[in-house]
Amino acid sequence: MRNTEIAAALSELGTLYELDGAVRYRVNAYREAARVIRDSPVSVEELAREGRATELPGVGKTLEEKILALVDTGSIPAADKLKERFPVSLVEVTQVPGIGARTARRLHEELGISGLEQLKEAAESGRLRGVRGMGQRAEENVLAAVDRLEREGVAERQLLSQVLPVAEEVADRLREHPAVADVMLAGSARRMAETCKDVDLIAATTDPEAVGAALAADPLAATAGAGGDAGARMMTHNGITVELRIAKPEEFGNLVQHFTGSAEHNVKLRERAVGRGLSVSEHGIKDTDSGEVTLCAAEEEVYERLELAYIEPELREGGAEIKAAANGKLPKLVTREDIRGDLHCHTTLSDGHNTLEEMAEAARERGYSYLAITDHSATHGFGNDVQPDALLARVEEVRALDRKINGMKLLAGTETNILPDGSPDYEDDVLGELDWVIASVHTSFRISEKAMTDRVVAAIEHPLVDCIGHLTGRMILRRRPYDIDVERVAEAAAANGTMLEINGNPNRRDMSEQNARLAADAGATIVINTDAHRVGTMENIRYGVATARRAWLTADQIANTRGWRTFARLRKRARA
DNA sequence: GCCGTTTTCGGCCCGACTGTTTTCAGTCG
Repeated sequence: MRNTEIAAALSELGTLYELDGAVRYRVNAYREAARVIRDSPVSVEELAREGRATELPGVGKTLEEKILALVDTGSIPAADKLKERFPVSLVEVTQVPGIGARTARRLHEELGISGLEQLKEAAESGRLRGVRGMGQRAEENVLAAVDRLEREGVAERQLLSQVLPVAEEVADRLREHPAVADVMLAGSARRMAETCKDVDLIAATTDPEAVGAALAADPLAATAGAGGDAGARMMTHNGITVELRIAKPEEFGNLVQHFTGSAEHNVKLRERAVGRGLSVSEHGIKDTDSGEVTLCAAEEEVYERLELAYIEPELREGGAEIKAAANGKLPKLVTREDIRGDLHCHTTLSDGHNTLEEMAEAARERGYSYLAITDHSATHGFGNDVQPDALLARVEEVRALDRKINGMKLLAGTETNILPDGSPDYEDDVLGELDWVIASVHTSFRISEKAMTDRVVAAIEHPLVDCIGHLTGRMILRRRPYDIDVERVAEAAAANGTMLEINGNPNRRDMSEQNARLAADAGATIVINTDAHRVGTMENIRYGVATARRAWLTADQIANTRGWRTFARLRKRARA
């Protein structure tokens, strides 16, 4: 059973307990455990069977038993029992914004509502108003929310790459405003999460009205709400909500810290603060005894006041980062400036939009020391396969250009398909002519986990395969990863000296941060690539680096932070 | 239900907003 399924079942059980009136700490425990399980890179089913699920933070003996029951029998007895009293569809009702478990339960008891359809009927017929705490506004809210849920499902998220450029453009413009002292991006976009719900910006100013007006007048704004002293809001023409919070310059750091989150990070931060007699909020850090409030103009001061090392935004997910910051054990994260070369890109020879020369020149302009040209291979299909003779001709072209181009090494490579039996789709004598070989799965996704793992491990063991591309084939928000045992793959990669790629395409970010962490822990060598199909998308290196940073990786753990000579020696073909 | 540089029991983050209400519970981020 997948981690996401286990997480969903525990989260549902948490809500059922909440409907039943359980203390909120118990409910929170289920939700927190669900989150940890969802993000776990290793199979929680296997962990539970080995009696090791309690190694996950937030999972104790009780939850381990429930997980075991779930994976063995397909359901949890406690949940089955609760479902006799509360219909599962009542859980959906709690997804309506503004309706929590307590309200849902009252609606169930007083109006017999057990699902969205009945909730809608009750709102339409005016029966909703008979319930204490529900009036006309609640009725309107419910009708709009149910309508939206039926149309779009649960809250929509967008890819970071759709949101981040908008956020940066608006922030840059606001920063130019004379009344603005500073603007910072906050929220999940600042943490470089895979997806975002909206854009959070914090502006330091003494003139909220003017800044709110500037946001409303931004060229990207399609609609804008009325701004106030605390903030303003607008929506762009492509449906991205921008939330602007206004801070006085002396409290700018407090607001930036607070709204960067994550919520879980802030909870853990405050729990730690309480133990030291401090109370943290967006309005400052209060000494509980004296009542004295410390304001922080800069975010760094918040962490300093709590006797913590500064925590990079990418790490603020409520995991082990606070403990690490307290013990001086935070890693020095890899940066974009550390990256010395890109080992995965395409040209017009296959499905790229720019020529070999254009891609090489773009890499040189970026200051890279090396670039690998890795067009698709003989069986890629879609009309952009590269037959062996074409590839060998391309090798000569790359070598010729490499001799001409100054200050950079061009590698003749390929992104070869891993066929269902695990072999690359060029013969060894062709692969042997190349400087660099990435092997990726592009076909036959729907095979068993064992078959897929065997297939990729076979490629890892091939002496002429240097690196595995986009390990799980996922497309964020569009296609889930294929079934593969990443632990076994990582061990094989470490044992064979085959590198594993973090693909920086923002649709992929594959390996994921969880898998990248697991691979690094297993001792595998990691490279960060863009898979660029045009000059412009070489900039996607930022998303690859972001994933590496969210995986807690240092420059040492990334092969393409090395200069060419060192990197060349790390290649498997150089070691053979 | 989890967890421990105070703890194996007794704690477990903070404030704003909303809608409905004369003082606040529920919800949200």
